[in-house]
Amino acid sequence: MGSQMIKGIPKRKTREEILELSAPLFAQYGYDGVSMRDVAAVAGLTQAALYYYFSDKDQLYLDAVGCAFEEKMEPLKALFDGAGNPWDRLESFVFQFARLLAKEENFRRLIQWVLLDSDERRLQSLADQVFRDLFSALRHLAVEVAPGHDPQSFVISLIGLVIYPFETRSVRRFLPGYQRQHEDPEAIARHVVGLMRNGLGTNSEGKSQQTPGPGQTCGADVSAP
Amino acid sequence: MGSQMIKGIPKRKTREEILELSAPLFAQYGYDGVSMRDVAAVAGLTQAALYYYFSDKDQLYLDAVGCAFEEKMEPLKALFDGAGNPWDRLESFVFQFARLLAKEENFRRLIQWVLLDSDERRLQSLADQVFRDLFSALRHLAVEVAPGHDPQSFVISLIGLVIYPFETRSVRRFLPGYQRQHEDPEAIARHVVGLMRNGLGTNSEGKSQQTPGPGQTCGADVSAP
DNA sequence: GTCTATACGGAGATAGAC
DNA sequence: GTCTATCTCCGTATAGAC
Repeated sequence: MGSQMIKGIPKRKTREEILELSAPLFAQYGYDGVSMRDVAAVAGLTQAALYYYFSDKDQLYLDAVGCAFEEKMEPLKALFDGAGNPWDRLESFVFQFARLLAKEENFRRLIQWVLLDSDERRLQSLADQVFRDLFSALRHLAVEVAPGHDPQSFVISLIGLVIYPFETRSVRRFLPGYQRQHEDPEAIARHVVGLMRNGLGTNSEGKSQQTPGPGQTCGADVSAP
Repeated sequence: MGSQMIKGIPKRKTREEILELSAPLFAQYGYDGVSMRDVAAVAGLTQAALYYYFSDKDQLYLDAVGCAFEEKMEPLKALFDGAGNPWDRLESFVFQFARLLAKEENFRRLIQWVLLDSDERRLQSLADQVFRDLFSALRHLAVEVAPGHDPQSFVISLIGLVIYPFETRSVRRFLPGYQRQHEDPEAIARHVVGLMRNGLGTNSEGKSQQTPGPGQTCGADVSAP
């Protein structure tokens, strides 16, 4: 932080600030959907000025995503340090993660965009900078929690269960039976934890094959056809 | 099919054909990543000719996605007609769906793109044409299989569990512990069905809170740090 | 550091010949 | 039906003044 600002001018429209302002844009519209002019507009400077801080659009995007991820995932990392009951730590992670996804929709969308990226270099770069640590930590936790299961499948299932309700929100809004409650992070987390522990059979009546019978097939809250 | 082709010229580069050829493009690169010129190139005609069949790019995209969805989901719909054991039907769906996703990567990516679309009109249109039927059918099946549970959460979890291994494949390739086996639709389907039935406790030892102890925390196949 | 100006290609869409 | 040609606007990126 030596040669960054020459005079004492208070407007320090620094690199970091541009990243934080552009992240929501990329989250909403994706890499192709955001132009350098768009970024410049929200950052409050002209498009040409961006090239003072970033060599090209790719660099800006990569840094914005990496920065957002680091910032949002920071608090979650503490969960993996502490020892203690693995199940409890897993449960904490699920709840914290669900709350994070509910609160930071932009962050969640950024992940979605990354998963769809078809640029190999960007993908590799983001995998290294952004996903590797979290994924490894979760895998280790998985080994503790469920020693008999494949940790990879465990982790994918866990994350998928938490994320998917949010990922599908955009389209479920237009589908029958939509309720606000299905976006509640606490409810989602409880549901996921319950599913991971016991599956659908709430009380160990697993692998029963009998059908409930046609008389009670519509007992639950089916609010639309 | 009356006034479509005037002469007996065999080259019937009809509307449908353009849709089928453009779908893979949209699947790979998304709406913004595909130009009318790109579509024209794979369809074997010039960009201007596309406007004979489609009023604009939006229409082309919408029809391509709808068409692809109808085509790929057709075989799955039969599963919901037949009566019989709901669990068996659910299991069949999971296996068929997993096989479909494994075989038709383009189709899977199209779904992902739709979920990220930020155009309200497109979203609404696709929800109506594309997702509504399948979603309703699954919800009815959910009510039969697990009368005590919320069908909406049930369905989201089920689909998420099946789809997420495929959605994350692009980035998991670069992560430690990646194995081909994790993309096998049969393995994924078995895993999902098992999870839905019993959770992680394979034999009804649910909600046990004891830790496995530090001695065996690394017993599984951790192939990388 | 940030600006204005501009280069240059590619985007969607249309006009009109054949 | 499909073409060529073209319009207009927007994309990334650079040059050079201040």
